[in-house]
Amino acid sequence: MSCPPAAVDWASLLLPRAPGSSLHVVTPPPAQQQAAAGASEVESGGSSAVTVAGSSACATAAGEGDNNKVGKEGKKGGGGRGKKKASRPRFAFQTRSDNDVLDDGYRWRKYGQKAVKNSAFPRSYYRCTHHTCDVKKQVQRLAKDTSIVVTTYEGVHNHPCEKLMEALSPILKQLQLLSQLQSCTNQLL
DNA sequence: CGTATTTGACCGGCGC
DNA sequence: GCGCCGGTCAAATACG
Repeated sequence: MSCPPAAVDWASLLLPRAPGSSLHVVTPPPAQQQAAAGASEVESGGSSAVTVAGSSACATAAGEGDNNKVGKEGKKGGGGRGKKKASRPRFAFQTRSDNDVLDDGYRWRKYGQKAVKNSAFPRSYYRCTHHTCDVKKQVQRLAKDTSIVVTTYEGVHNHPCEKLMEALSPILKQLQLLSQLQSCTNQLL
């Protein structure tokens, strides 16, 4: 697509605060968030289930208002074709962005789009284009707040991310320099 | 020309 | 047992 990818500022996601970042981890209002719970409640895939819903109300965001959706969650991800039913770690988070697809450093190929019942907006299904990696993610926009995009990752990448490494290399260099400097300082002291 | 996206159809599980 | 719903496939299409 022609739309410029919105680079995810991972540092801003990891750090407490990120000045000047165009993307923020959504901070939901203190009110109940059942509408958003569809992707917030993530079944433990046997490994880990993380919900990132902002700095404060991550716990309340897990409220599930529609049991139907949870039921579907329970079934294996095989779906249409008999694929691997092994449940994998899943992890969902919400971001506020104009762009549905976040450039997280990996390359994704869209393989489906479906309209879900809870949301007036369609849910998009993506898959990592690496042959050795079948990580999937689904992106859905909240009907309640169209500026919020819920991204659900399924599985973990088993290959390095060039973009991420490229972005991280200067930081790593600085870290190396700092550590060397620190060791030198310690020796002097 | 090669690759990514779109879109309709199909499949399988769960609820009733 | 049937229908609903979500997830995936694959052919067609668009784009660089």
